[in-house]
Amino acid sequence: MDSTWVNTSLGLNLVPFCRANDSRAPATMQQEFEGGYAQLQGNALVKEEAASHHDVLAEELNTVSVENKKLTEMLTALCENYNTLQSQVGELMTTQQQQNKTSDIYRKRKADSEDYNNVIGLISPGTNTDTSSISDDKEYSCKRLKENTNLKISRVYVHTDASDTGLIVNDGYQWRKYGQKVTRDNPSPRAYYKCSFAPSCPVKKKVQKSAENPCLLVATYEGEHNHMYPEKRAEVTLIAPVSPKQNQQLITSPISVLPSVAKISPAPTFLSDDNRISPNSAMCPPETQAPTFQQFLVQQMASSLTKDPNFTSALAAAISGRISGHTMARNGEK
DNA sequence: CGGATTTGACCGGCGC
DNA sequence: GCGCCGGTCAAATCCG
Repeated sequence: MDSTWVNTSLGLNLVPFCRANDSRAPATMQQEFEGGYAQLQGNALVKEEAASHHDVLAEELNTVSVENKKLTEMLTALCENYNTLQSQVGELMTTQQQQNKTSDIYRKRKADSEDYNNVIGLISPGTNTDTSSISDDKEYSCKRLKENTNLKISRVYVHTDASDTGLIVNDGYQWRKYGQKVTRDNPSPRAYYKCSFAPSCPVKKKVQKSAENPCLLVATYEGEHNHMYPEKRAEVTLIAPVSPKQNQQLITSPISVLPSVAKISPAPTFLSDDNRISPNSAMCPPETQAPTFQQFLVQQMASSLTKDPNFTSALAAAISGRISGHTMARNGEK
């Protein structure tokens, strides 16, 4: 999305009785309407009321115009933020590809071959996001994946407390832990989870602390959920520390894992292959990334809404209706 | 008491 | 063929 082609204007039809393709000035049209109205009634009292209505309408139109302008500015700023994030993602992806070509010896083994798919960003179960799917990754060498090219593997990095021994990643789904192992190249144990929301859901998840950075949890997801996203959702807490005994049934959810939300590539926690926090992430302390993510989501919603002609027309109609209703109410008071 | 978690045993793939 | 290692199973345990 580019702010240069996204029309952030709400396009409100702020002038009642004025057709969109009418080139006449709104003031002129209002005068015409006012004059005709007065002529129709043919008395001075009505003229006075019309002038009063004109003042009220003009005042409210000014207010709405100011609000419209503010919204436009906010949307423009949000689009600029998005573009910045998008460029950073692109740089990270390029870096990832270069680093994958110079993989170390650990990647010779089958399990470590997953590192070829060292995906940056958020998990996107059920979606074919460019950053989380390995279906088209030609370098991927895992035999099991060759047998099942539909198996999607995603990886997400989550900030956690270094002293926190809990291997829990809140992603909104319900998981049942079925195993834990200590792997060779990492002193921290690896936890194995299966999706327990639906009995037939094949999705599995592995959670392990990063060997280089104990403050990071690495969650690897395999497969696609064959069910809807659990409705019980909480606030965005992707980077929030989680206590070990926290009940996994009450997992909070980054909205990005919603199956219905596709193509959300910028994530609050971007990491490079060596688990160093990206410049974007490093500049933002963990506690400030959640609001950033929320801001991003607001932008997504605002963008989609403003591009929807039905929404803008409905909004314009609602505002016009409110103004006219307000005017009628004032008339009723008199 | 039922569901979730823990943890040791087991299985299969891979490298030597 | 053997050993290493990651992944899974299932009985035991925990917990609300």
